[in-house]
Amino acid sequence: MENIKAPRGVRDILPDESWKWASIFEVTRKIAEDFGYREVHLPIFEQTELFSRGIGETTDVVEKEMYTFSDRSGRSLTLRPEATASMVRAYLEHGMASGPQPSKLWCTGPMMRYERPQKGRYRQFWQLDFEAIGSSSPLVDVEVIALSLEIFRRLGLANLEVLVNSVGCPACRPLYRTALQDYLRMHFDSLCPTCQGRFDRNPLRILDCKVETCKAITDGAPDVRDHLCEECRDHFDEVLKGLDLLGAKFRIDKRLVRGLDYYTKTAYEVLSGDLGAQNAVCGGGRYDNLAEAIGGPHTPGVGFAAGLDRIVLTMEQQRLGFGTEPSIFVMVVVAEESARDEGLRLLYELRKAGVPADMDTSGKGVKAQMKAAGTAKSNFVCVLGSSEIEKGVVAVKEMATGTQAEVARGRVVADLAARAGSARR
RNA sequence: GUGAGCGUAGCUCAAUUGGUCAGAGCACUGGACUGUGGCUCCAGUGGUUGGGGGUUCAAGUCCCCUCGCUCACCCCA
Repeated sequence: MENIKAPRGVRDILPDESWKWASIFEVTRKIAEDFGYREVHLPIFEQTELFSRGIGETTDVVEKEMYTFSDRSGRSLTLRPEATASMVRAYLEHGMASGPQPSKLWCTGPMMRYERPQKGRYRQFWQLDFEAIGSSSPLVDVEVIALSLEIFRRLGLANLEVLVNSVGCPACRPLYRTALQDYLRMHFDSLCPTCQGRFDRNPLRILDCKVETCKAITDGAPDVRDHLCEECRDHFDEVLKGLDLLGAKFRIDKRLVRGLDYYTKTAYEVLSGDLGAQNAVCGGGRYDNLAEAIGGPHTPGVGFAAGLDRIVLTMEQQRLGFGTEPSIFVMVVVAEESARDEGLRLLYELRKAGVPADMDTSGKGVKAQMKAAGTAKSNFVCVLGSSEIEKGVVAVKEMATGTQAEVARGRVVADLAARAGSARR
C-alpha cells in the first residue's frame, strides 16, 4: 500500500460489486435485443481529431478534459471521452449507410475524462451507449428516449426526472442565440462572473446556471421553442407527441442545453434524485451535424449515453435488487488425507456437470472446511472420508437445514446437478 | 483549475490540556468440539498512526510541505 495505488479518479470494481454490474449488462443486452440494437465493440482510443472536430474545439471536454498522447510513431491519440463520435466514425468507415437505415447500434465500456473526481464522477467511468444513425425521423428520437427509460424501468429505478428540449439547428440556433443575448445584455451587470464570461462564448449555458440571481434573470428569457425554424418545431412536436403516445413521463425544460457542439434538435436528460451534484444518469439527443464535422457525408443520428457508475449508485441508494449473486453450490470436504484423490475426482465431475463446486486445497481440518463452506454460502457439502469410500457413498449435507444423508457415489453428481438446476430457476 | 473537510490494523472507529496511546469491534487463522458450518468462549496473525520536515525533554495529537480521499464549484454520464 506504500507505493503504487490506482491513479486518481479511477477505481477497481471488486467481486462484491462486479456481479451487480454484470446483472445490469444482462438486462441491457436483453433490452437491446428487444429494440433491435446490435452490439459493437469500439476502440478505447482514437485519432485526436475525431474528438476535437466531432465534439467541438471550444467545448470543455476537448479543451481541458482529454487524455491525449502521442504514440511511438508520433501520431496524436486520445482516450475516448465518450462513444458517440467513435460510433459515427465506425458507421462511416464501414459503409453502414448502404445497409438498412437507421443503423441501430450499442456498446458499453469505459470513457476517460480528466476531471476533478467527486461523487458520481470519475476519470474513468462506464457508459451504456445507444445510437441510431441514418434517420432523421422524430420517431427514432422517441425510440431512443423510450429505450433508455425502459432500461431504468426494468432495473427498478425510481425518483427519476426526464427533461426534454430542442436546441434547434444551424438554421435557427444562431437567431435564438442573438435573441437571447439581446435579452441578457439588459441584465448583464447582474449576472454572475462566470455567466458574464459565457455571454459571448456560449450564452446558452447561462440558461442552466445554478446561481439564483442568474436563474431569476433567465426566468424571463426568450424561450427556444419560440425561435425554432419550422422544421425543428415540427420535429419537436412529433417527438413530444410520440412520447405522450407511449405514456412517457417527462418535462419540457427550456433551460436544458448541451455541452457538446454536435447536438441538434432534440436534447434530453434523465436525472436521478438520489445522487449528489452529479445527478445526470443519462443524457442524449440528436446530432445531425456530427458526421459532417468529422469529414463524412451529412448523416442524421440520435442516441444517448447512460452512466453505469451512477446507475449503480442510484440503485444502491434505493436499495434495489441486482438479481442473484453467484455462489458455490457444493463444497467438497475431505475428511482424511486418504480421501483426497476421490474428493478431487468428485469435485471435477461436479464442475463438468455444470455445478458450481469448490474444495479446500490447503489441507485444513474438517471443521475449518465446513466453516469455509458456510462463508462461501454453499448450498450443499459433500463429505468424503475412508468410511464413505468403503461404502461407496458420499455424505451430502444440506447447509440450510443441517440435514445429512448418504447418497450412492454413482448417483450423487446427477442428483446435485438436478438440485442446482432447479435452484437456479 | 478553485474551495472546504478529512487521512490511526483488510474494514468501522477509540486514544482526556502534546506525557505507557498504539487500542477495540468486525474479518482472518487456530483451539475448546482429535470427521461437520452458522451461537458462545479463548488465543493468535496484523499498524514505521499516508509520506517528509519542523517545534518540544516528549507528537497520532501542534506548525509547514507533499501525496491521497471526500464533498462542492466548474462540467457532465
